[in-house]
Amino acid sequence: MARTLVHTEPADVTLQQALEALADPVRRSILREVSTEPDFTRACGTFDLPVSKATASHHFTVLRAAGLLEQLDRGPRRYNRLRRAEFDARFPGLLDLVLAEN
Amino acid sequence: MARTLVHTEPADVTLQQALEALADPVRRSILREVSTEPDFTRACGTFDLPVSKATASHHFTVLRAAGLLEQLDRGPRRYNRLRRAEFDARFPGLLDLVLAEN
DNA sequence: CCCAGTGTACGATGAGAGTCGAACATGTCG
DNA sequence: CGACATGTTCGACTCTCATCGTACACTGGG
Repeated sequence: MARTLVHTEPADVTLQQALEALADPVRRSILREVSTEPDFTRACGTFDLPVSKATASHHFTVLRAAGLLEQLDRGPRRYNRLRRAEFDARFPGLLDLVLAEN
Repeated sequence: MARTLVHTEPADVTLQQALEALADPVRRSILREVSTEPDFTRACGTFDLPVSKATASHHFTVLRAAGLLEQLDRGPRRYNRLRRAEFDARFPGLLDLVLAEN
């Protein structure tokens, strides 16, 4: 795995970036799924996604770059946390719309 | 022009549709520009856009289909109205983020 | 009636994004 | 050490979307 995990602060994310990241249904499903459990309890591989491992990895990278996910390596697994408060402070209401999507 | 102007109610718009429509910078600039003046006072051709006439027409169609614009033909011109209240009722806060974009 | 102005429709093009399989790096455990 | 699991990287492919030029439809005014 990449030893250097680069994170983007939600404060530094543009609306363009945010909307592009959220415009993909797979990425929104990741966000909804990670929101249902405590921080850093879901590894990337535990998500039920209709795409290959390589594609899933790509989506996690995009979400991290958009300030939506914080990731933490523990052993061979990479755990995720939804940056709910910070992202909501940057784009009020936007994340709520995604999480409320049925 | 197409004599039959088909509009989509914001209530019938999916989050996917909304995000896709808003993920384009040209379309967001149209929304911001139309928001600065009274309803049905801006014709499609009066917007300052960095694209051709054909492309601009396409963007207006997308915005109308996403429940963001209502259009009205008067003479040879097509006037626009931002469906602010209705769209905000469907996706609270989303349009505000776009209009607040500097 | 003709002409200018507004906007759409159509076909083609190019760039970008999502997707995948395979190979690779890293960590854990027996 | 060796086998296995997790996740990334790479190259390639596909397909959608934004874009444009051109042609067309419609309106209003001389």
